[in-house]
Amino acid sequence: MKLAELKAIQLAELFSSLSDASRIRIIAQLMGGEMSVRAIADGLGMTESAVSHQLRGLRQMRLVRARKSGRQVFYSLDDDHVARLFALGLDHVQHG
Amino acid sequence: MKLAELKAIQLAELFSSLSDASRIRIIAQLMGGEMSVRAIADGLGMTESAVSHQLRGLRQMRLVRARKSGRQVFYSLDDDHVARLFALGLDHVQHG
DNA sequence: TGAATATATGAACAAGTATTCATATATTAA
DNA sequence: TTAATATATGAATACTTGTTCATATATTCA
Repeated sequence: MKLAELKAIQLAELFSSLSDASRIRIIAQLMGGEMSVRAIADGLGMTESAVSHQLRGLRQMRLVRARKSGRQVFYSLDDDHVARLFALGLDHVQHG
Repeated sequence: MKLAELKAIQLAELFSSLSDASRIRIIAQLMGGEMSVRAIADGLGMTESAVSHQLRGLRQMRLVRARKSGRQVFYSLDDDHVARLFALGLDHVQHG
């Protein structure tokens, strides 16, 4: 298969978004529905700042979506590609 | 979803294997069937050394498989998880 | 055996990245 | 307006990573 360099870079960036354990855990949490930044941070024992920085990257790659309500921002998975990538990846690591 | 830290790390490592444009291009080439290290390197304009280093990581994550024949080593995708992850990722970047 | 070829690997350097800390913005309540 | 709360962001630092270069291992051929 011949792959345009641009596509290769975009794909790499997408997978790069999933290449960190903190982000994976954030995504795993969001599988259960939307959560505020603080709730995510509390659930994972991370600072809000660290979570916010990570969410920014996930947002830019359209893996999560933000919904503002009052002074809170609720994050959720953007579409089912994310959950499917996650499930497929889990499948791969479970049984080699 | 609650995810064991070990699984999170394993998942992150898996996606990390796919988080580089060179590795993505290597995998894209292997979609067409097995290839020697030199053939991959020539096809991508990379040095054999760089390709070999990358293949090592892909091998460790069981994304590619090596078959030795004479003094050449032919690489191929390890199982269809790889192609499916690839296709799903491509799908995501194509139409947001 | 020795020369040539194919791949692998260790070390080193450059470039990228995750976290922390301090600060900024935005919203609500008093 | 002021204080408090929720999130975002810039800078700095520590850590990781991809490539190159030199060298090593393995295989074939003469």
